[in-house]
Amino acid sequence: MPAPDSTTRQRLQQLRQQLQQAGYAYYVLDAPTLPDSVYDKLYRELQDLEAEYPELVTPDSPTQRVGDRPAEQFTSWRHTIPLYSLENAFNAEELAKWEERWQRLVDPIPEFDYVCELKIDGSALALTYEEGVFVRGVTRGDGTTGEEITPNVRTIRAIPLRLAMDNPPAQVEIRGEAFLPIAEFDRINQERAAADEPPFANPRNAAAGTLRQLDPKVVDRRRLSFFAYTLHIPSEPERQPATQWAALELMQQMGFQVNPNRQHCANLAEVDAYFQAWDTQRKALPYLTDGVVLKLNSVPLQQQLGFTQKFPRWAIALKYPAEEVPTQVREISVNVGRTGAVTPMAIMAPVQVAGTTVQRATLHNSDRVQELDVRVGDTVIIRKAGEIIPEVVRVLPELRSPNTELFTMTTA
DNA sequence: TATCCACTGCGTTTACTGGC
DNA sequence: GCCAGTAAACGCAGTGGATA
Repeated sequence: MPAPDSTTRQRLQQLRQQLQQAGYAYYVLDAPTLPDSVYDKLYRELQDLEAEYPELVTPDSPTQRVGDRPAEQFTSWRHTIPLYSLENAFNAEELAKWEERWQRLVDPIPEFDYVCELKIDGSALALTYEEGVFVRGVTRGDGTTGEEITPNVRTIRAIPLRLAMDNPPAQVEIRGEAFLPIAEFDRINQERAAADEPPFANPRNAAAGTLRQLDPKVVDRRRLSFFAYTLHIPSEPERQPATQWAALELMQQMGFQVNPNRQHCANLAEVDAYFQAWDTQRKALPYLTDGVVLKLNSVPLQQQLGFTQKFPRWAIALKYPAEEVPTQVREISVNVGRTGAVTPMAIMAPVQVAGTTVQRATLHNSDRVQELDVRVGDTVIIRKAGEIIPEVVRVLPELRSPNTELFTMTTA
């Protein structure tokens, strides 16, 4: 086989660039620049050239998104900067307390503003780029150590394999949320129904499960998407944007999809207005969102405030109220844990809440049982805290039968 | 007051086991 | 070898008790 000449090398580079730009326009901007037939023709030309000259295949080539072989298992990867979750607030009062808390830690209180972003319901990912090329994708895990799922992350078209910038930093870490768009979730479930497979319960869990697939081809077929929201440039801190707003804009320039529904807010009143407005509008979005993320815009101020053991002090999630559903308590059982801890549990008539079937909820302890005054046969209101954890909110005593008995815990 | 740890339920995937 | 069933692990968020 003849060695590739400079014309071939140039053509390869040109094809990659054209396909990368077309992919960015299609998957990130949602504004296609090439007809499908033209994209397919260019893609096949690239495939043919790479087959002829395999030594010229690069890891950022659009042909390299889907690996040939399934992984045998995932390996653990320690985050260089912990990937924290956020503290939650459920009302204006809790938000005001959070603001008071961070303001107590700085003296004098500097001028500040907030950036509000929609909280996407998916799975957090940390992406590493070296010299502008994607090299690693890791899940949140316990915040310190996650699972390295690079081959799966490569299949997500909204994640560029090469940063769209000249002179990229030696190392860049992008954090964001991988999620399953609602239309994709519906399409997958239609296919599963046709194949006589059980449907997925909700987009969030389907996305989390998809990312843990060993075979990237399966991940590729499920068309996950991604919104970037955090940028770290550890190798060149002087290039780190001074504000969260500028970081979002820089990530967009780098080729990432950044949620367009963000807003500057000067104070908590403006935050509340943004939160209320999106409570209605979010139902029309093509993806799930369960709240609003509020961040201090100034990165130096963020660095000054730092982190608690669990959360950043400079950001908080303001959550929308969970869906509340009535059901009936069939039984109250008592579980004994590994350590001997005794936990009462409400067993209820199965009911759909926030996309899953719920029939059990912890009652935590005897004080909580007494406080709720929950009895077998009662109609109760349940919800899923954080869209995940089933919780008995209150009893409806007006619907109680006259012959119910007070429940008392016995620990034999 | 802040933090750590154990424990909770559900959905999902993977690994394993047993039966045919 | 294939299939069905089950266990284990993970991710997620919240509570409560213990401890610093």
